[in-house]
Amino acid sequence: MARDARAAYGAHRMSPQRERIVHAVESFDGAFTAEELAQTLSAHPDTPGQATVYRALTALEESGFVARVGERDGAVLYARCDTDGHHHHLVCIGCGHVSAVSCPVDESVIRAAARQRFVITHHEVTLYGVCRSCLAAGWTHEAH
Amino acid sequence: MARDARAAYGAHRMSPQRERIVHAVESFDGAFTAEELAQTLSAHPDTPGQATVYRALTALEESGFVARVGERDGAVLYARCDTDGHHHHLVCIGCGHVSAVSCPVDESVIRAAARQRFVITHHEVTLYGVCRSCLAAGWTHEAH
DNA sequence: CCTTAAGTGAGAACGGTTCTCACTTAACGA
DNA sequence: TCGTTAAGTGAGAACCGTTCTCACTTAAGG
Repeated sequence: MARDARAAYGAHRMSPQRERIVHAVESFDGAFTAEELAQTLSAHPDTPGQATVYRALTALEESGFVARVGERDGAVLYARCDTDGHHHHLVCIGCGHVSAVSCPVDESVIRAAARQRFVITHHEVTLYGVCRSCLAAGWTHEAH
Repeated sequence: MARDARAAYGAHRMSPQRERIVHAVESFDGAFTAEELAQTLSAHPDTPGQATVYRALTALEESGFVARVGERDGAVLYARCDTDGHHHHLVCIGCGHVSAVSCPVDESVIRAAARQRFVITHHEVTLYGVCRSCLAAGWTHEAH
């Protein structure tokens, strides 16, 4: 059982299924849904069950190996997340490629909230755009 | 049929059901789910059907009368939105009260994305915190 | 090793949301 | 003020992403 796959699960247990799931996650360039992940896994024999994929994703999210980066057609979008510290994600609406960006929520916003007597506890930020490859390929919003 | 309720639907049609739905929306101080909205409406006779509530919410969202401000237990959270221009929402995790805040996504973030060859098209930002009333009432995260 | 709490899988269940379809009606133009 | 028609309504079924159940298996620590 690979060491690196073991680390992806943090305090959670490892299993042959979970190792294959980690590798499948790493095979994606960008964002993916649980269904797409299961689809990738089904190319090989002994496909992990649907429930196992969902449970593994939950474990990987808790350990910080993946992060939720939005949703598509009602399904949660996940992506490999190898950036430490507080940050957010920039998702390509063309190909799903994900990259990290620093947090734009700064002191001025905290103060503006304080003016409304709100104490901010946390926030969700996701940026969407078109990546270099998709721009080069002539990606247009209209085509999708 | 009230003029103000008519305006809430923009180009969409008005109906007695939709008028009651607008009033129900206005009866909420903060965020609510479609189910909670339907629940409020069911206090009176001739309760609009479930499908009607969902369709009205879609219409109200399109016209800008309400906005999605997050989710709770897998259900979309809506809130009355009377702020013009680009802004985001600050949701109280205690009582659901919502207020508007200016957008924290500034030039530096756009440039950081550009450095990664991303052209940002849009973004989603939601801030969560505790409002004045909930703070005064001794609201604690642990209690929820 | 041994123990045990965690993981697995097939299938059912769940729940928010959307769809279907026959019927009604708001809105607009003549 | 009609007549036309596309939009809205409602009951219930369908949809579908996700979670749960339960019997079985197994990774991990002592």
